[in-house]
Amino acid sequence: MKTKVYIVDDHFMVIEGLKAILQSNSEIDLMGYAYNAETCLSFLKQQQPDVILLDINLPDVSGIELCKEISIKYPAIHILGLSTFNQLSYISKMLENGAMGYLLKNASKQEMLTAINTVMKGKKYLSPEASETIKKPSNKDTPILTRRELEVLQLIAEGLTNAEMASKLFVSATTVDTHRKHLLEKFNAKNTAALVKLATQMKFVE
Amino acid sequence: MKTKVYIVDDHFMVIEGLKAILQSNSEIDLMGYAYNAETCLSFLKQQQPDVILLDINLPDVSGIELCKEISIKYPAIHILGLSTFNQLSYISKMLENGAMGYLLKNASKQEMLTAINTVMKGKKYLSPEASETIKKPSNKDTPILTRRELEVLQLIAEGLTNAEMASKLFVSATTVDTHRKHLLEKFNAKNTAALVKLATQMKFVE
DNA sequence: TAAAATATCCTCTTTTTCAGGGATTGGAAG
DNA sequence: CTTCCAATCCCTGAAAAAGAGGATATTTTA
Repeated sequence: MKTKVYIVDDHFMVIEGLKAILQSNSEIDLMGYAYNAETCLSFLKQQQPDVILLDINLPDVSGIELCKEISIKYPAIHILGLSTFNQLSYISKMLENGAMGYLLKNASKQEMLTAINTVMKGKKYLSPEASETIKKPSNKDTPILTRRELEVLQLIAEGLTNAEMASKLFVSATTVDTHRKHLLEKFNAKNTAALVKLATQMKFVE
Repeated sequence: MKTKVYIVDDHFMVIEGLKAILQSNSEIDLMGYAYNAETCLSFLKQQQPDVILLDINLPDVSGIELCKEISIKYPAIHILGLSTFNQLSYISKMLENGAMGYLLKNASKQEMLTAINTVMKGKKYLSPEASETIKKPSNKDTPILTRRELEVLQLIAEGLTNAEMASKLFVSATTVDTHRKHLLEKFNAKNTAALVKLATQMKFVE
């Protein structure tokens, strides 16, 4: 029984590369491909592959959302995330949203086949080169903020000073300062710059 | 006479895609490919292609630097930059450094061949989808930083003070302060907090 | 070669943040 | 009912950054 594979990626070159790689393997039946989420979803209404190779960046919907949708509607499909090295931060999001593993776009042919086989067995496949890097953000504990702290944090990131925040939030500047201190403590940040970096990475600000 | 083409890209899948596309065309002689700048440069010592398809992101040297080096050492070679949509800001740098054009990685087969033929005639080829975007002022919001500015920016985001950066970079604190001012100007940021938010979002810091 | 960009260094003033404290109120959880 | 937490407010002094002027030397580029 061949493994039915479907590709979702908006880069023509990547699609062609994957086609060339996968079609040369007798174990794999490449069902088709999509350049965007919409095409993918209408295809899935007709047929379901065993494995979907899913890029993170898509023109219409983010790959993360599509991942979620697919894994809810079609739990039998195994999703393998595709990413480049500098998109590593998004991969953990995909794993939370039902992906069974991920591959880097510089993966070798052998790695690709291993990944497909692994997820077909119901196991997770994590690209070895990146799986360490990805563990780091997961263990860095995201602090629990109060409503007010989050507000202040976002205004800090906007570039407001304590006085400006104070008038905006109708409190005194010292209050804002206190929230600020608590934020520095909770994030274990040395100063505002480090705080904002962490907060932005942890998606507290957008 | 066939057009001799060489590929430089660190993504296996993209290489395979390009191979599949280019090898199916009788006008093109695919000489080989490299995953990094070093391999590329040693290949060029032996033979020179007519056209190089050159990715912006390489593991060892940035594609922009490699572009410069190639166009100085081998002025006869026509360089076509390869990029994804979110790397548009770097494309103009490549054009300044000797590239004859650029292609997006979601380009069609036809577009690729057109691009190769165009640069072979000595004309510039700019991907139509992106050439507008690159001209628009909306793109100017990602500032171009100098080496030193980027260094300082990243250290700021780490939470270092001017004095700390000064000793780390072996310059005086006032120098660091000047770089800092330039960063605030270039990002049009009101203060460090706003700067770090923008820089983190724009992936200047990891 | 002249102009622009880059990197370096300087002073001075004002504003903002950081790091210690401490205190009151209201509400939720035990 | 008491204890904990969130949100509010205040003080002081030191440290850091912002803002506004400069200057100089070296590359790079047009």
